[in-house]
Amino acid sequence: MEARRGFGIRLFARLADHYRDKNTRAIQEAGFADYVHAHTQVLFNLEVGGSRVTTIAERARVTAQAIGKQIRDLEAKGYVTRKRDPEDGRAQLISLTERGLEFFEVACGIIERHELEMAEIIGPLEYAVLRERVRVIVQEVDPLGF
Amino acid sequence: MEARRGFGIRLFARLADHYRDKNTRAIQEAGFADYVHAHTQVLFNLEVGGSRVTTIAERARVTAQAIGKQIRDLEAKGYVTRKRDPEDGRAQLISLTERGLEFFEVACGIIERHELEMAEIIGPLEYAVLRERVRVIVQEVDPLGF
DNA sequence: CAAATATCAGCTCCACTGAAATAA
DNA sequence: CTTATTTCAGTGGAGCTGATATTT
Repeated sequence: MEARRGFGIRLFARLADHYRDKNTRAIQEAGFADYVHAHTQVLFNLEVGGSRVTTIAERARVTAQAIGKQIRDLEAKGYVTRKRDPEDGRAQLISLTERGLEFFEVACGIIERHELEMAEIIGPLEYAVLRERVRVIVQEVDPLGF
Repeated sequence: MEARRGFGIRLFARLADHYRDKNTRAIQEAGFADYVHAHTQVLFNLEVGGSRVTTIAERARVTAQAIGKQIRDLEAKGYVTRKRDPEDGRAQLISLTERGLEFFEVACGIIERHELEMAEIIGPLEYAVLRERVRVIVQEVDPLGF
């Protein structure tokens, strides 16, 4: 079984795991010690002007209950605020606070740094091709629809 | 924030998640309904002749306790057996049963089918290049050491 | 005695299902 | 009345830390 473990799928998983952890640590060390990975499901799925719980849940592909819990946590930590949706009294609109925006800028910077790290290993052009081809595969097998 | 979400890292994570789920479902439907994803940590990290709990844990990058739990589950389900290590009375050697071997063959076939699916989307040659470059990155940022 | 191997016990995090409250 | 949105309550899976034999 030793010899047959060179599957691409397992390599993708290891890459994703590695950078998920490295990214989380870097963000925590950059002044957001109360951040945990599950928060990204909310923080990276907000539309400008605010998003509903159900919308965020669809984008993150988890239940509204799971997202609701993360939102309550993020609100307590000061990353997001909620206001009633003026067009629908049942719904809420979740959006970033000042601190949430600071987080987003820092997090994007860290991710870009990690992208650069990968690009330097195999070459910038090669990395651009790699990313584009992965994008094509993902778009084909698991499109987001928004 | 909409425009900045095209990070390669997030694409890798989505690809890994998609095939993790698809793979799990396919295996369950292929006659291993009691299989869950966490089992791969054991089942794909066994050396021929049997592996110790601690060795499997190192390869899977989780604690020996977590692996021990999965092993007990897998033993109850008939995928692995344990025997005392003749060279060290403290240790055990975990290896696949008949059913475990059947699982392994089926699982590898399914993974290969999924690899082919990706290869057909971007082209076989392109996929081979993609996989090799991901392998190089993984090897550089997170080598396994075995 | 110190180190290694495995297990026992308890805990946290995260996501799930089902049910309820509120509003459209 | 039915449907949509969110929340409340309970559950289970998976991995962690700390403590405990047992053997080297």
